[in-house]
Amino acid sequence: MANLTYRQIEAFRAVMISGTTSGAADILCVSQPAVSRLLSDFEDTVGVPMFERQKKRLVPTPEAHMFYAEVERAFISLEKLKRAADELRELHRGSLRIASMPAASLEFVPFAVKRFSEDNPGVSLSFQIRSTQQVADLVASQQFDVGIVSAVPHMDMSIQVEPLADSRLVCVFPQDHPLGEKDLIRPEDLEGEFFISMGTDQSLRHKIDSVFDSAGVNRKLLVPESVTSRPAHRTADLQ
DNA sequence: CGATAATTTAGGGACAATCA
DNA sequence: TGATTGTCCCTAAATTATCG
Repeated sequence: MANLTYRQIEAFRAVMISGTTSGAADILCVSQPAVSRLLSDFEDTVGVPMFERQKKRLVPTPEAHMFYAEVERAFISLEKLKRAADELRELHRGSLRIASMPAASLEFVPFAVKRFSEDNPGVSLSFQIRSTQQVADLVASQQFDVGIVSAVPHMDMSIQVEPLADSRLVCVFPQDHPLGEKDLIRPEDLEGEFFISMGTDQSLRHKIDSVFDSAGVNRKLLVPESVTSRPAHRTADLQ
């Protein structure tokens, strides 16, 4: 018995997809007789009739449908191999995967990515926005190469930390708010005030909370979604 | 014995003719 | 219109022969 060849399986798959040898020929970019021959060889090799020859039509037998399911699984695996090869090729040329917290993802990181791409054409870049905790996890698990966060949530020996910049925390008020007169805000100034806080998944949230806790200050916490948008006109340093 | 050249073989393709 | 078959050609792989 002759060997089953990749080309024969390709022809079988193309016929199953298109329904005709002519259609299969278009898919495979060969002549229609070539497909007919391949299909015939394929059936001889398999030893089972895969199509009923009706007038102007090839009707797949139940065996053909069963075999086709296996073929599709195999082709999906082949696609995975192809993608793996593509990824290897990309890796050879160079690639950089960046994850960033939302706050840095609007201006800072896109600007840096743009400059990096201009200086390093040929290096493929992927950029995703995640919470600080997720960024740290993605870098720790080596799914990403670089992460931009406000603070590392917990010390992880698999992460190398480089300070990128210092930034100050500010309070934002409506224009007519009494505290807007001050240049410096202390925790006790916010006693009883409505306070729009970060999400609990943000490490900075916990740091801010601990500052107020140790000062014994109670704020009226609001989640961002519950606040109607009011333009903020005044900022002051939070210390 | 390993490298290279020459020959053989198998697979895949097109074209033309034919059938249903 | 679509499928099959016969024939021929091309190419790549496998095998064999030759040479240093």
